[in-house]
Amino acid sequence: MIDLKAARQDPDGYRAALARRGAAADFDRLLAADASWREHTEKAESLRAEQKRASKGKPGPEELARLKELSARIEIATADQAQAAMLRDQVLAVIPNLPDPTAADGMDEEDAQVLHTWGEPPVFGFAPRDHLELSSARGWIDMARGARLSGSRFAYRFGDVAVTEFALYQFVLSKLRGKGFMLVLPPILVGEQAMYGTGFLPTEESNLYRLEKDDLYLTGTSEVALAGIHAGERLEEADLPARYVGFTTNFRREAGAAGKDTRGMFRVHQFDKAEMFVYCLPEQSPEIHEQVLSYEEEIVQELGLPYRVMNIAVGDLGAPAAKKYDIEAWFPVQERYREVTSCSNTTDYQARRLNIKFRREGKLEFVHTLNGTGATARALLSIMENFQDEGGKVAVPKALRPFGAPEFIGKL
RNA sequence: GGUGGAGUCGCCUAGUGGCCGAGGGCGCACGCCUCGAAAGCGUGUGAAGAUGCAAGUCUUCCGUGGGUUCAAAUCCCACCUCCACCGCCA
Repeated sequence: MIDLKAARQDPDGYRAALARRGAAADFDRLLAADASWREHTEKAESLRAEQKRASKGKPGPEELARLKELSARIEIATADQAQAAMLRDQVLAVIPNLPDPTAADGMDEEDAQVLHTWGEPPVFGFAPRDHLELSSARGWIDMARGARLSGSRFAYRFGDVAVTEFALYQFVLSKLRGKGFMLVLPPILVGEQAMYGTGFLPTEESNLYRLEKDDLYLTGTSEVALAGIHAGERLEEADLPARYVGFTTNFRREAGAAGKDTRGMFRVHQFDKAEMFVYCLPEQSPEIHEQVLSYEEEIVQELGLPYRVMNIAVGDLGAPAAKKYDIEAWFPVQERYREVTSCSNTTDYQARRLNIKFRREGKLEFVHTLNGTGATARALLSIMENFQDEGGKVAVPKALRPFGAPEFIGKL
């Protein structure tokens, strides 16, 4: 959430910043709800103070009558205050983070700004096949069986594809551990508080799988559980930055993506991911954001994938993000760059909701948090499609060999 | 899943209706003592919010949420977590 106290001090600055991402009207509703809450708070508190002053001993009969009447008024005032607080919190919950001034302008995907490109898309002397076609001869990726089992957008991966995918994760986890990230295998079922705290609720509710019976959510990214590591905690300044890399299976309903990327396992309901998460001092987060991006680039470069780096437009950011970089790798059959990694600086937005602070010179401050993709299977799909030959054989990047990947995937 | 016990301010603990937002110890900070340190002695030491330029004033928080009462850490109910034992499963 945003800093309400700071927003009151500088309403015009906040409104202008939030207007960039189309949230000015919500912000005005917030200020109105906040004003009402403060009014009711003042009233209720002064009544309670009166009661407290009077409750120091056994009252006489006429005193008792007066106190009963006061108690009734407090009940009403408290209910009003609670109602006003609920209204304010409802609005506050949907206010997105303040965008970073250097985040790209614009409201949607097309407004993202290309920062730079790396590598050259391959030129084929034949019609390249996509990952599904490349794997079909041996049934390495099987969407039909996935659909029979679980419905659309579920994939089986077999044999060399599965082995190579595993090698990809091992490669990434190993590399990131070398950069000071602690490996974590976290829970993937989480309570509502964790979803709210990371900013997936209330705005992303339609994209979440929920277990009604147990009141738990399946996470769409390990970010949720990694942010939960220090929820409600007080960290020491010396503990920061704290870097974690998680590996989990992730679940997304992909509501609103009907008919989009329906072929193969490009966009599926269940996928695996290595994810970076960093807790740091407020002044460190812009620099660490660049650093996380550089690790992502290092990974994609070692895989040899042609890519470009995008500065995502403010209107296209998730609610918690102040700024986001996507790496888009080349997909020859689609003939375009597609997202393979994404890293966001969420500044203190999640820390406020999750109540994560650190102590500095005796004072408590909110930490900043960042998250970024290590790798998902999408990188593997790009590998398959970029490094295929006319016979449908895929040359696996050398970087993955030490982690058990075969030299080639495909018809042999 | 069942039975029993427990959850208080960084840690340990006192506290069974009003003088308790809460005492003690440890830890920590500062001071005295000391050549310096330890020990000892003294003082201080939770968080969130409203208001205010500030000093301050006020409110809330004793696992969580409800309830009883003029008044709740304290009484009642539900839930959560932890511990022990039993059952079941890997």
